[in-house]
Amino acid sequence: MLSPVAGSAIVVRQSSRAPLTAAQPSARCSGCAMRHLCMPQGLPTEELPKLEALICAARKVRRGEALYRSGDRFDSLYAVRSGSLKTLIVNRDGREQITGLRLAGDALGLDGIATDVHAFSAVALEDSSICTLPYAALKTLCRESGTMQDRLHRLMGDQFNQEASQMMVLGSLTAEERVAAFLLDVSSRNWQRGYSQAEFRLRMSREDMGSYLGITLETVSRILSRFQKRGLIDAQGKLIRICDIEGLQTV
Amino acid sequence: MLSPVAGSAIVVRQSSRAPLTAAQPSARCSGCAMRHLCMPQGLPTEELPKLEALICAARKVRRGEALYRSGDRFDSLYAVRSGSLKTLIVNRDGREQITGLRLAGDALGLDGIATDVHAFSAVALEDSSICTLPYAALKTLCRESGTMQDRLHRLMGDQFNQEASQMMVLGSLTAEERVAAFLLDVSSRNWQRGYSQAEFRLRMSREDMGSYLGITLETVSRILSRFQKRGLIDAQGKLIRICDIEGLQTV
DNA sequence: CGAATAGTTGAGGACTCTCAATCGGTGTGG
DNA sequence: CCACACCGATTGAGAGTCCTCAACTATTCG
Repeated sequence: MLSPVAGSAIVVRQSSRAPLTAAQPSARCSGCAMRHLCMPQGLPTEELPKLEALICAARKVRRGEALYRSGDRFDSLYAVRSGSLKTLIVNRDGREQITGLRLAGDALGLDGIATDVHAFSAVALEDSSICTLPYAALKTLCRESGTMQDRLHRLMGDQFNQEASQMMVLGSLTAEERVAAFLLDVSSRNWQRGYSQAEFRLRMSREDMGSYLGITLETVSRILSRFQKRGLIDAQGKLIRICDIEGLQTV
Repeated sequence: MLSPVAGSAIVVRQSSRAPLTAAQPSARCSGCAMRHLCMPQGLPTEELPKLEALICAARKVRRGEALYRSGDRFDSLYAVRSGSLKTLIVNRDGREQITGLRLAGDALGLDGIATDVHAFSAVALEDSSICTLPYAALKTLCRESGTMQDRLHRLMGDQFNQEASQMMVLGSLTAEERVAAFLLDVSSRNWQRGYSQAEFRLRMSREDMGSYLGITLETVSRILSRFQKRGLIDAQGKLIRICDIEGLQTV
């Protein structure tokens, strides 16, 4: 159980364990996010300037604000430079369902590719900084460079697999297993970013977590308390410390 | 409720209502599947021969056989020419979860793009015929043609949105709503293919349906019976007739 | 500092699951 | 051609998980 189908980190992979310190000096994409797509490593050097020139513009989004909304016209992909966002769908009767949590380094906006209109909304969970990648320019670049093309494809594929993994969570795990899987996922993604895997500030509310996991906020809360009593975690509001990773992994 | 985030048909779209008759004479892709990607419409004519030459080779898969398995090396995308398949993931403890149903015209294999290894398995629900699209050739073609590039991207985006829609189903609908949503989805996809939206043969077992919908096979069966008593459907094993679409839509 | 929001905990009930028996088709062999 | 076995589907009864409603506490932000 608790089996993500594939590694859950979307963009950041084997590459880095180097800490992404809070202060990223440049407003460019150099230190940012979406390494696979955005970063020079492995790119023929002549393509570097193109990438730099065309692609990454920074943008700030404040806590609670939307980077884009469901129904907005799609014209750019995004990468989280710092901060975090949630993606969500609003269904007909107005209820919203969280579809994902995007941390620094994650890509955002793929939900608009199919129809040129965003299917999700993306809302900042804290003040965040976002790289913008104009999709048209990106496509052009991908036509010129097979490396870039590959990266974009992999990026899309990763998102696809990550969603599949979440389908698995929603389709076959109990509430406890879902919460455990979620904590482990965040922990692992934190670790891949060079932060602590044991302790992190989870800026989603209990309600958001519940919505993401297909359970109610009360159940989330109860389960966190239960985990705490069992010594698996130490949660104080949004600050979560994982005390027993293996314990969490075995439900 | 019952709100797919985007149209659920992946490849086949506004284009066709023309019946895709059972006998497709050519072994090529002309009548097949994956129109957006595969078919000539809108493509500069000089690219047509390339596409025909490079891309579509047909292949048969018999009921119960796997087109590919989780863990297999990824090198091609596929399009269902005729028949139907289910995609599934096997998690650590050996349980499998159905992740999708692919009908004629649907694309298949995207689950391998991220890692060069298939995350899903694809198993035929009936004897089926499959177009193979070597991924390397496809990439080359997409670098030469913006139209092809766009189509491939949209194809991937569609799959992404379809999964998101399923996450929504799994995350926020009751068992009855899930079954109704599933029937309506299949009905609509059938209709888009030029077949009846009211009557179709659903080749998944109750167990498969349950797995796909995150409920047990018994619950699926009970709910189908309930729907039948209410006059919403008329189900005889795998043959399903929808009597009251609007009724199904309102739960 | 205080109002509003977020989180915790409890009790009762609803929904879905589990276990089990039965029914029904399909294919095989006598 | 029929009997039987086998697999899938149906239906029932009881149990368990999770939800709903509600009260209360803690935290956050103006």
